[in-house]
Amino acid sequence: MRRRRLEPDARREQILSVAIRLFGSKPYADVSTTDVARDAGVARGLVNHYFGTKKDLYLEVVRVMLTVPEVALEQLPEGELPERADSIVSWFLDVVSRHSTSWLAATGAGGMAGDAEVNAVIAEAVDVAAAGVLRAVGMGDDPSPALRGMTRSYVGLAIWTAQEWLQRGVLTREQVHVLLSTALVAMVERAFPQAV
Amino acid sequence: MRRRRLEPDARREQILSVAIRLFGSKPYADVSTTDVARDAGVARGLVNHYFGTKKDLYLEVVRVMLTVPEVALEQLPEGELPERADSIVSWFLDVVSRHSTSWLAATGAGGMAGDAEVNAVIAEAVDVAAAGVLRAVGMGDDPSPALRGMTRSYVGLAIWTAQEWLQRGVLTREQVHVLLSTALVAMVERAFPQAV
DNA sequence: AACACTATTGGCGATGTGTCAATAACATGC
DNA sequence: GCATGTTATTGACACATCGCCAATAGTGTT
Repeated sequence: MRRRRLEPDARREQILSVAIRLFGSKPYADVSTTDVARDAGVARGLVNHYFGTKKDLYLEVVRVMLTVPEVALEQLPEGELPERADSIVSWFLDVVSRHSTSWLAATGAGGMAGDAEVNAVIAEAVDVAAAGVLRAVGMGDDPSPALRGMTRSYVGLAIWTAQEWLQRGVLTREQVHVLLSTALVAMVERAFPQAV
Repeated sequence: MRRRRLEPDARREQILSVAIRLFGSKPYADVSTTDVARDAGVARGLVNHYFGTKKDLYLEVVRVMLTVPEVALEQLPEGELPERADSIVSWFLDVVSRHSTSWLAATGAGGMAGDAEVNAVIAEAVDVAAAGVLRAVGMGDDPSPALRGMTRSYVGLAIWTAQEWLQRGVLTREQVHVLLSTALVAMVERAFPQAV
């Protein structure tokens, strides 16, 4: 029995990448720590040693999956509201289509929604996205809880629409773009003022 | 050891009601078949005998939770689009607030989304709701797949917004109503025409 | 080459699940 | 009331998965 010894960081990274692949392709319950260990060529105990419990490992996976390159969000869109809406929607669609499988797997709660900690991680990512949307439409300064809630709702719409596009395949990117930008403009003009 | 013998229908119903209560208050993984059996005053094997596997039981629970009284959907809203939107939104908010705990638990906050069969059950319920929305806005006759997809997205928005309202408590019913009806009007006028 | 450090292993105990033959309620007939 | 058949119900067995930890063995150092 030939074992190989790695630096903790390297081993941890390797196991994590295997876990990301598995949790991204199968729901939570269908992935056993034994599967992760076998695919990583490692004893099962080592998975627990590095990540604690199975749910802890899954939380790490979801965190990575939802970590989005915040690039290009720096350059705030210019112009009137419709142009800004177009920009932020394009950015969102680019990001979500590039990381489609993992990102949708995570937001769809790839296996265990309802768990408090998992929900918290997802909610955090949604909150970040919502903050980006708010900044893009020029309402990012000290938003009220209600306004943030409305924006989270819009992010929910975006997620669902992306699923109809990328997973069900019943919508084209063009249709998705029109839907999301018109909805955003309407919500900003009519609903958001109720929450300031 | 005194056992009591019930008619299969009655016993099944009793176990199911216990399961609904438990799955409605705790996530899937935190409810064991032992819990269900104990609360029902029954041997664990009997749960499997009536419902098969644990996931089968959960599917039954979700089905019941998502079964919504289709009442008052018969009386299609009259008037122009804004009035119709107001009506359908009011109806939706009434239903969802009346069955808030169980309904929100099922739609994604409380169960095990990600599993194929569970997703299918939820998708079916969303599809029914989407069909109702389409009829309410007068586009219910033979809708295209794209149009149905867009409407499912809108239902997703409604679900997320209801969560912000009922679970997070950051929105008032009035705010939710305005948000959902303006979004619906905008989508029907601008996005839906792209899908006919 | 001997040593120390620690990454890594393998097995133990606990928990949860599905299955199935054995059991005992309850209804029916005498 | 008593025997009998039907079947709802039980209890236990086999199996899988998980968390934990003492024992083991790579790997760099002296």
